[in-house]
Amino acid sequence: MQVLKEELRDKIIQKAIKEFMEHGFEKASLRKIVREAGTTIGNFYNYFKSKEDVFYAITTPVYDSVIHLMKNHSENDELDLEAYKNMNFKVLKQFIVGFFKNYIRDYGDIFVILIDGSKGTRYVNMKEDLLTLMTEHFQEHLDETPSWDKSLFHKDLPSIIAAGFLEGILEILRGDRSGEEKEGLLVEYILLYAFGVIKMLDGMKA
Amino acid sequence: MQVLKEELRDKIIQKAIKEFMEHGFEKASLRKIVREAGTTIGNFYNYFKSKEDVFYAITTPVYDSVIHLMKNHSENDELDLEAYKNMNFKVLKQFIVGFFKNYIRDYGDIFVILIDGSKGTRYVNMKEDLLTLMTEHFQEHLDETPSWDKSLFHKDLPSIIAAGFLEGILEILRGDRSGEEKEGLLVEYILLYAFGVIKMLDGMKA
Amino acid sequence: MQVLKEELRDKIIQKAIKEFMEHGFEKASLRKIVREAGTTIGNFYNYFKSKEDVFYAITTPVYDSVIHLMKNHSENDELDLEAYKNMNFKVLKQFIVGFFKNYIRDYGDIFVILIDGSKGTRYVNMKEDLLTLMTEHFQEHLDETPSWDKSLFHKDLPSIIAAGFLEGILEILRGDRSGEEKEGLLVEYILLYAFGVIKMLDGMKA
Amino acid sequence: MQVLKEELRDKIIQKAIKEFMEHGFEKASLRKIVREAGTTIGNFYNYFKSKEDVFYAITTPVYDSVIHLMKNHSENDELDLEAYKNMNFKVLKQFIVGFFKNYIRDYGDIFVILIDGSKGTRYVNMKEDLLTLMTEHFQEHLDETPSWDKSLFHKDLPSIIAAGFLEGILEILRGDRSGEEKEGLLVEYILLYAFGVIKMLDGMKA
DNA sequence: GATGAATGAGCTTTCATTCAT
DNA sequence: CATGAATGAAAGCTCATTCAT
Repeated sequence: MQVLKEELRDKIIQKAIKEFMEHGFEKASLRKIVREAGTTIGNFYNYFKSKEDVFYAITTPVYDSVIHLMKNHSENDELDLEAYKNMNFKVLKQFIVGFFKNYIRDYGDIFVILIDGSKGTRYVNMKEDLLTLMTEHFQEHLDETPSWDKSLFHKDLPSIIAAGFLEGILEILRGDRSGEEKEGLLVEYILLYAFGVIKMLDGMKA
Repeated sequence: MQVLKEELRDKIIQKAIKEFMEHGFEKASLRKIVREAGTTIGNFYNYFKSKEDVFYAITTPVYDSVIHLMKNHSENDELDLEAYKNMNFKVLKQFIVGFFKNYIRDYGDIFVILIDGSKGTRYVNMKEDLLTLMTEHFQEHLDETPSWDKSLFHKDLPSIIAAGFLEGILEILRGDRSGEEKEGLLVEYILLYAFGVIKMLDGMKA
Repeated sequence: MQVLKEELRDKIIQKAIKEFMEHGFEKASLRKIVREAGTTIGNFYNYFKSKEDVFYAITTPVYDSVIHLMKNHSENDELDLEAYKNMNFKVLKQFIVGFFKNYIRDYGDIFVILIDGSKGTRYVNMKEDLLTLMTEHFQEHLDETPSWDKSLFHKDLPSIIAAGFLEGILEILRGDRSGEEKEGLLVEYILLYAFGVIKMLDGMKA
Repeated sequence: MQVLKEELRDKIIQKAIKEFMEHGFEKASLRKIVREAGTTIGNFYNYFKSKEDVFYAITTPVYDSVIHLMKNHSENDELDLEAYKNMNFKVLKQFIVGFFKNYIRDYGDIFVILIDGSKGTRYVNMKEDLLTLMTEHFQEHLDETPSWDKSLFHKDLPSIIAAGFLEGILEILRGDRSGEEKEGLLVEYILLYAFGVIKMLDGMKA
């Protein structure tokens, strides 16, 4: 007995995360995962029931957490409304940083897997669902914005913007920067969008 | 019952485009393509030399076209500079519409394949290359913008924004709207970004 | 109608001979044959019923001829017996040359196909049969030779020598020399063996 | 029912040797090999990486051994020179027997595969290389023989004889005799050639 | 006569999964 | 706990042959 049970389980999970990030669930090779984890195919099945099983062991906590976050978003939202309206850059930054604290460095990779590589699993629709929610939320903000003139734009434009916005976030998460750097970038990126939308609309009125 | 050569060839190509869009080059199943096209594996090889061969038959014209577009971009760029500076929405819109005319309805799907599903082919790097160019180009615009203060942002932020921007475009192209609708959306989306960046920066100065 | 019927038939046969020589019947590619003959798969089947059919069209005349030669060999054999016994090099050479006249340049390639590449056809056993005959014939000569002491050698040695002898002939036929050169080489080679065997046995008596 | 690893691996190798001997590398059917070995295609790949892999597993040791033998041939050659000159049949026989001891029964089949069936592998040229060496070596012996008159014969005759000689060896190896019998035959065959050449030349002087 | 589209069986290889040891 | 042998389905591809045009 060379490696303790939990140790090996963790190692498999780590290598699985790496493989899922690189190739997504479907193209991920179990053989490669176990080889990198220093064990065998057979033994893998002592720890997990299937390829799907590792996938869910890895992703479900993050999935649930994201779902929970999204559901309770409106409440959290109130908090920063004032700062947002006044465009208080500093306050918002601090708020967002606090919000993401430790979240990204723990869950960032797995979030990417969920969005990018969940084809073939029960989480396939996550990106779509997330985008729907983001679009709704974004829409609400727009509706409260006086400068926003619905009739000028295609009704799907908000969902397109949401998709672009989300991709930026993923791009940050996918990069091999440190957790800290990722957080910094993320905040800047989010603020850019937040202010950008408002100002943009002002600009296009004419 | 025999089908005319060109008819079947086109059908194979159509089904291949569909399959490549859904699964990318590597995971695309030839058997599925031919089944949907109503023929057999063996017959497929009367029309194309290999899986790669169909892929390139489909993508190369679009690839070349995009490359050509990117190389000659700077020249085209000059044209709209005036309108852009003055934020003349109408003029710009017309210009962009003219630019994309017929382009999207013909090449949109294939462009998506090139960006999303070219792993395993010689076009793998297309997304990366395109993003590099977009980032450079975007950077240039920023450097000419007085309100842009480099020191305030992470050096990679522009490339993140470019990635988000590109994803929005892909999202439009991926949707099952009519070609006309896609063009409309695309123009709105591009303008939104164009003006957004300027205004956004103004907003963040404070 | 570009090519006359017989002309194309001949061309197919020529290219088939080339392909059969290079790869044997089984590995020979019909597609390559027709491509090189400047026609199509479909048209091939207007001239021949199958891959086997061309093979037999090419080989059967030679096969029959060789069989006939072998059956009537004993008669021909008498002719040179005197010269052989007296080791009259010149006379034998002329005799052999006369015997092979035009035979090699017409049938050499096809003979090689029959021996080397007939696997998968009804002529598979030709090499074996030929070797059996050659061995028998060779055995007869030996039995008439006083210096030959059966008990000294393995009973299969003659058949082995026959196999080696035949291979030399094939090697000559396979080379890309002119027909004339091949004939010359062949005669030298045959004489070498004829005299060699006699002298060899004398030498090994001790 | 499971079979021990080594047992099956050996069985696969044995059946592969059989298949390679019968059809050569290219036409050998993996399906047939595994069927005869009593396993499945899938399982084959637990033992070997590819069809090439089994081929090299089988042939490389023999290939290396033959190469080594050929390189060191000149040294070994000296030993028997005296006996050869004096045509001492007994001594030579013993020498050759010692030289091949155990070699043939272990490697004979595989040697045949290397010479006859290596098309499509990195050992394709082995027959050619071997013949070149044999011809060179044979040529040297001839040049030392006073009765040999170059001008009388075609320059390629030695290489033809070498080819015939090699084929005899292969014919012995291909037969389904016992290892011991093969060795005996081989020795007789080699000596026959050794003495034959000398005597033959003497005979043809006239 | 000529074309090449169509077929189906064969090929080697990869894979996730099961299970005897 | 661990091993890796075994399985079977699917992958991309080649081939000789048939047949509608």
